[in-house]
Amino acid sequence: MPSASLKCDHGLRRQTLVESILADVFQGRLRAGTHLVTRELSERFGVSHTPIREALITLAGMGMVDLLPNRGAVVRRVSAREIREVCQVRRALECEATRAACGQIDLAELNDLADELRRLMTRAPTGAKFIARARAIDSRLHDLIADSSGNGFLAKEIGRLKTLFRAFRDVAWEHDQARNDFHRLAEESGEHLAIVQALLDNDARAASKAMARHIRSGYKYWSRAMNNGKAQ
Amino acid sequence: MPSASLKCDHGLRRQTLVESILADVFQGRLRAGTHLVTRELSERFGVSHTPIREALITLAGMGMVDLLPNRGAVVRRVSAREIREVCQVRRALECEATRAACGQIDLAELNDLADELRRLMTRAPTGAKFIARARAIDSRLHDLIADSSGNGFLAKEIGRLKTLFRAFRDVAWEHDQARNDFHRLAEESGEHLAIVQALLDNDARAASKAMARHIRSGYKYWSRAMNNGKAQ
DNA sequence: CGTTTAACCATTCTAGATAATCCCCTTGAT
DNA sequence: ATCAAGGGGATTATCTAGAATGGTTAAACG
Repeated sequence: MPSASLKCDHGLRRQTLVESILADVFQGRLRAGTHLVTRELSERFGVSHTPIREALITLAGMGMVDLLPNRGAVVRRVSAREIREVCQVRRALECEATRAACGQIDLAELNDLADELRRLMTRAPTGAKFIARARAIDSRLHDLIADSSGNGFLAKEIGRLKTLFRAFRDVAWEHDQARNDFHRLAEESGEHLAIVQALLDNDARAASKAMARHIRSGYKYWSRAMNNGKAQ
Repeated sequence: MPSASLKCDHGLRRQTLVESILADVFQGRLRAGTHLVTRELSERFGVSHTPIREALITLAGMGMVDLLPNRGAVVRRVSAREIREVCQVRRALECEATRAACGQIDLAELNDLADELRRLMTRAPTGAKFIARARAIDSRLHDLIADSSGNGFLAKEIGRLKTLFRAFRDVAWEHDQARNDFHRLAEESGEHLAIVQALLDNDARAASKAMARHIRSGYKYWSRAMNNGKAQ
């Protein structure tokens, strides 16, 4: 009877471990280049090294860490180039999803999103609530499009890239919170509306182009902010 | 001192294990739906269960097996629908790579490929040598395009999808070797030549379209053969 | 000062303990 | 008599723990 003390005996499964480590990366406790030492992590999370190792293998599969043979795992140090590359792939897939979703997507949902967007755009872009709402709409729209593409695999890949991009961006930015830029969020809303409008018009070509513009402009904003601010 | 007997002590690393298990799937020793029991595999490969488990986690990350919590891994039973979905994603990415490669790709290489293709197409499409050459050219062209896209991440993703598609197709076909169809191989050469030609003309739009046609027609051929033959 | 070697540290593997799932058989009720 | 529900045994995934391998560093010796 080793442990009546540890309630979390098997409460922590691999999935949870992966998410915990990911959260550490997102929140800046683990920065790019950090060497992930299994014993440290196992102590931190109260499990032995094997499940930790398994989580690291999963993360390596996701492309979040590099797994060097006999040298362990390090949080990937991503270059601006790589982020651009991920963005390009993401754009290709999101555009494909948009094209495919056109004509199949739920119009009621779309109209609802359009209303939300218009309401959001009439308000002054300030406050935490504005950020939350803008983020929620962004997430809802992208998810709706991916799910309406009729291609589950495509949707899964897009989700994967979203996580990857977010992680890479946060790592590169060293978790600067200044990215809550109201101007950019307002700009995004306009781009979102263009996508929704094109989808409502059942115009696959226009929708795909609007999506491409949206992702490109998001990348460009990020890229510029990165160079102006703490250049790496 | 437990084992002077085992020479292969640490000769088998995870990468090798993954490849060995993948080879078993490719060659039909492990069919779709097969439950992968860690102890069996550990005996087969002469290592303990932990490295096997790690290999299975890697394979799950690749999408080759499903990892059910507390139930272990099964070789994914893929539906025709899923193969179509993978194909669609692959098409989107290969087209993106083609567009990006246009103008950057090495023209000498391209000309060489065009020559090879023309030579291949003058011959009668028969014999093992023909198959080998057609396959080699296919591989060379796709790799050249991916590598010339200037996007390493994209190239990696394309490679991943290629493996995935091949595995899925082989599993679905139950490893029927009859897919060495000379008519299809000849047809493919024509499609390849169209891609090469468009790239030589520096016409990104045409090249991308030719690539889309190529992948679509490959899928359609596969799909038809699947329905005619051993329908599932 | 360069080379070699020894010791330390982290990864990776082996092995055994633990817990969860599944299957079959029994048991009780309708 | 039949079927549903529950329990026990076997099987297997998952975790813990510790041994061995390999890489790295630093000190000692030439």
